[in-house]
Amino acid sequence: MLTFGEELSGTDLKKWADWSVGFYYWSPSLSQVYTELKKLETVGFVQSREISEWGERTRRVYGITQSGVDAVRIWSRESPVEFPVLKHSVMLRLWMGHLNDPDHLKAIVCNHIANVEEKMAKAAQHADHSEGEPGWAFSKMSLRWAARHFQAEIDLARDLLEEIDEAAELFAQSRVDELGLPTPVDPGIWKSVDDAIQKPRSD
Amino acid sequence: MLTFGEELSGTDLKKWADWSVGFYYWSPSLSQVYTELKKLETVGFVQSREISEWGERTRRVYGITQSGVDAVRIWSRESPVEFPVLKHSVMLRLWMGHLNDPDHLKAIVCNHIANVEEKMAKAAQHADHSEGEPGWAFSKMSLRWAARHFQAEIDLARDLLEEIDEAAELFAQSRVDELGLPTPVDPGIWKSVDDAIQKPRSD
DNA sequence: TTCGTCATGTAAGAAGTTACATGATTAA
DNA sequence: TTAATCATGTAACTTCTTACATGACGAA
Repeated sequence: MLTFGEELSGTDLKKWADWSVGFYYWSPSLSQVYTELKKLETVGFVQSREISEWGERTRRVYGITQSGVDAVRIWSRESPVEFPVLKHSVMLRLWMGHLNDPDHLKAIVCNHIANVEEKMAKAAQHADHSEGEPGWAFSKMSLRWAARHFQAEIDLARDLLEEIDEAAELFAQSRVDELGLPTPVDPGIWKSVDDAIQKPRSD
Repeated sequence: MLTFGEELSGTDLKKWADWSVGFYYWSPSLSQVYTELKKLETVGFVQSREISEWGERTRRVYGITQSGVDAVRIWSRESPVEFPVLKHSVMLRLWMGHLNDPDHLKAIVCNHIANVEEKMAKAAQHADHSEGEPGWAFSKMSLRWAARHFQAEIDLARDLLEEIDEAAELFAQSRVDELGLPTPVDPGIWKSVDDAIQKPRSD
């Protein structure tokens, strides 16, 4: 983010990450931002100074150095591009749909759609917001990608709503559910399970 | 996976994970599979026995217990459904596209498309493969979702191919690249950087 | 007998989080 | 003065991976 030329503080960087790279990659915790900045400074990729403007509390801002710019350039070109990592909790629930009832599954999907719509609106809004800033051209392109990606996600989720009943009916014909009827549930059980799992470790 | 009713060994579970949940969630390393199985057995959610069939080496297979079934059921219904986690390295590269040249960026995207096509074919193939097994109805639904998801990913990537040049042209009008020209690259630098970063830690 | 390899298992470490600590400024 | 809050920073812990260890069987 510093290669865009501005000097930024830890908090700035976290905020920027939240509404740019956070949509399609991930956004680090604030504590990690500070940790990494410190590391980057010890190897000379960034340089910091304290500024105290009138009426503001003092902040430490970081700027990238020439060797820092060289390093990201090299990283961008030479480091292997991994296949995208996806951990889709909604699909995980649907995959084990035979352990749940169809209405609950559909509720999960509906809720998911609402969440994604919200994210999509934000991404689109941020993309528009950077209108006319040639320096943000790639950033804007990525945000538009994110908005389209979220739209595709919504379309796929809508399809699922219809398929859930279908799958549930099919499943009902199988003999897998010999394993147990839908049991009434004590939500407290997982706490005790975690305890039980933890205990053997500390022995 | 054990709720499908079969007794499975560690290796079995890893293989199953690779071609089911691995497409839309993630697949654990083999070592973690064994670690978790051990934990699950100490709390009574699974039960194991050694089997040695003629001509095969002995393996330890795990079956789920009633309390195990209850526990996943509860987990499936009660545990909060997180927003999908995405770490899209390709988009990360494009976001910092100003540090690279457009042709290289397009090559990254083309390569990505090829990778996704391969994955999509596998997911579709596995979905077809479980044809006519009502017990796998939800698993199959998820695999079909994955195939469609990958197709959408491909469509979005193709759009990007055109937008890259556009963004690069726009960016060229900005003054951000005062920071440095495209520098020739020594791929070895990252090794030494990692060393430099590691050292302060061990002091 | 030796070698390769498969199934299982362990130990060390990478990458990141949450929860907490600190100092300094603003508001009551 | 006290309380709230912001910017910064640290420590402990979680989760997962890679790399290594072990024991058993089959093949040469």
